[in-house]
Amino acid sequence: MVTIKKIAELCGVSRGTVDRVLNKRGRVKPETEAAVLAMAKQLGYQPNPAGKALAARKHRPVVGIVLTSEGNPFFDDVIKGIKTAEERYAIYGLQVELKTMRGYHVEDQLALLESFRGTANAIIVNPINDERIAEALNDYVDQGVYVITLNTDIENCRRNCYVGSDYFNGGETACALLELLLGEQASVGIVLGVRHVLGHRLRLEGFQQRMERIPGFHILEVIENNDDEIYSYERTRKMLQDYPDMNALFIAAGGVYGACRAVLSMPERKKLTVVAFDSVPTTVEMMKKGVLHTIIYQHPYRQGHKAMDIAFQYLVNDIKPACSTYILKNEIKMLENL
Amino acid sequence: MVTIKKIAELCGVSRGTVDRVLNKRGRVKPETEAAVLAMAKQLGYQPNPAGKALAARKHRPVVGIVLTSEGNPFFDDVIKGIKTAEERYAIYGLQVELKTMRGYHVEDQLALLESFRGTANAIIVNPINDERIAEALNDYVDQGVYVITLNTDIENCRRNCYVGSDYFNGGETACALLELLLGEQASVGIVLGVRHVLGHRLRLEGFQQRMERIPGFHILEVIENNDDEIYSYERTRKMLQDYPDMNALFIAAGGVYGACRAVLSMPERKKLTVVAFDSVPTTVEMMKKGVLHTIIYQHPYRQGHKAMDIAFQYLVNDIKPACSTYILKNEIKMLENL
DNA sequence: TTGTACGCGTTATCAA
DNA sequence: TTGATAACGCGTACAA
Repeated sequence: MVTIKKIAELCGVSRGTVDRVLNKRGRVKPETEAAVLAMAKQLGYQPNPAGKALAARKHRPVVGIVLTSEGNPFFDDVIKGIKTAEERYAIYGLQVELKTMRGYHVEDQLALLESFRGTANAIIVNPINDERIAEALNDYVDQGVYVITLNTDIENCRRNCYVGSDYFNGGETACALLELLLGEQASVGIVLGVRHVLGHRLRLEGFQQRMERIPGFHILEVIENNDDEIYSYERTRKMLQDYPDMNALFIAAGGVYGACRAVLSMPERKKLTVVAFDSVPTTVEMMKKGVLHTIIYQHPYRQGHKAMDIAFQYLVNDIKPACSTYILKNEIKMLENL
Repeated sequence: MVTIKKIAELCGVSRGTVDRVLNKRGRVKPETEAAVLAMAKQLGYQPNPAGKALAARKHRPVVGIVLTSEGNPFFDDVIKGIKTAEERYAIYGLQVELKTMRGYHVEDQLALLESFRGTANAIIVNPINDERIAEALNDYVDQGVYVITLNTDIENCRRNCYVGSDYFNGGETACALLELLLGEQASVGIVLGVRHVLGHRLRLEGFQQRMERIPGFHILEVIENNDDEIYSYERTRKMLQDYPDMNALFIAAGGVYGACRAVLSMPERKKLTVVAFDSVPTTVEMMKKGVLHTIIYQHPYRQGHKAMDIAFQYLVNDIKPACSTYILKNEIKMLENL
């Protein structure tokens, strides 16, 4: 086991000097610095997290979290993952401050992000894909705050790490699943949430690209529900009325409950095959009623837990993640394996 | 933050005394013991893992691992999960000794298990479901060695923890999946591995129970392939010849490649719907050839990682897991979301 | 029965 | 530019 002490002995200097070299604190003669660095490299020195954690206990680093989770039950499990990790890491002095918001208003999210100025050592956020948010996050990065985007990523931003799912692949998977269930012929209606959410757009693109391989598939209409259950209900209902031959419904975002209720309200449309995302309670209810049999699952719990784990490793152990993106797989679930 | 030192000060005793109380080392006056315990409880004392880890570095605890992984590519990812965790925890002094074996011979596994006598502080094993194995593991438990069963559990054993999948549910899921793909009519052929592997038996039972809800489903035959690809090929072929009207094949264990090759060898049986477990390379190859479109996935990487994490938490931080079983979900995968 | 003192590896402070 | 020393929380050998 190679420690600072050992390096110090072998180099004939004190531990303090080695520490100054390894942590680039300056005030070291270039020659000794070179010697220490060489020795550290040769021995493959790795700082001991336990020692670091112990010494760092005075710091009590703060993780500031901003989630657009209010009224969105998808995030319930994300938050459970965060809470579990918070408990596990609390003993290392890690502090967590979770702030939630409703909807996707840039101003609101900016305000919450700014409220962490000066206090947070790391930020975890599911960002709205907006320039001003990107700027704010870049600011944090420039000030040495570690920024993790969670569940959805943001364009033109130098965030340190993304934890979430692959939305494009989610769309591909949904299309392939419909092909599996319906064979080579399908007339598809698509329900989107809000178009400016990056992930939802990507799902649509993934779906469309995968569809190119199936000549018998075509899209009848794409509607938006603004992530609102009532709109979702009304507009889906109208779409179903407009296209009596529709035999597949792809719900690419929230509003699953409203859309499914629309299907339920038209009992004659029994043979419609529905694919949606996430196993929130209302969706499970619709599965039990037989409106849809399969959903695509994004591992919400693990998303929350992993983001916290990365923050912990960075803040407490000074270990950067191996990759800058942690993509959790899209899984297919039925009632049986929820 | 509540530490031993703080408790000592508040109780007016020394840190050594508090330590003796909390770690039940005896040699403490009952009254002071009570006082210390009360204070610890009141303040909600939790030992600091960093301190523990640091102090425990002299111990260098050993995790002994026995896997029936040779010739079984399913375990490749399990071992990856183990290795990744090994690297992460090496710095805490955790040592890992992995021993692998081929096949399911009780004697072989017993020998490997016994080879850890006296050296291992924890054992991770995918046990053969046999009395003598159970006894050996019970012995270890009695001697204070922490025993974790991995991937498959064992009956009549006091192992501390199980990490793996729910095999019964795997069978249910497979059946439900066939129902989804085929509708309400199916004539099913079933391929088993070896009957005395607990998990494989459970999968069959789960499949059968789920099938009771589908009157149009019936099982034509159940064959065993001894986890051997060649047997799997020959016997599956024979079964296909014997039952020309078979339209579903449920491969409940290993030998997926052989069974799929049997299907491939009879091009006239194109409409056969196949469901199998695990995404090993040969199975993926068969998926690409279109022999089967869906598999059920058991999170092999996470199984290995989680088992190591539990061993780490116990040996280094003295934290017992919250549950005695960690069940990873059965997931449904297609080529698109592998 | 109890207290003291040291070591684990790292960081921070102070003195030289 | 460097070295010595104390602190973090825990475990333990040893002294009282």
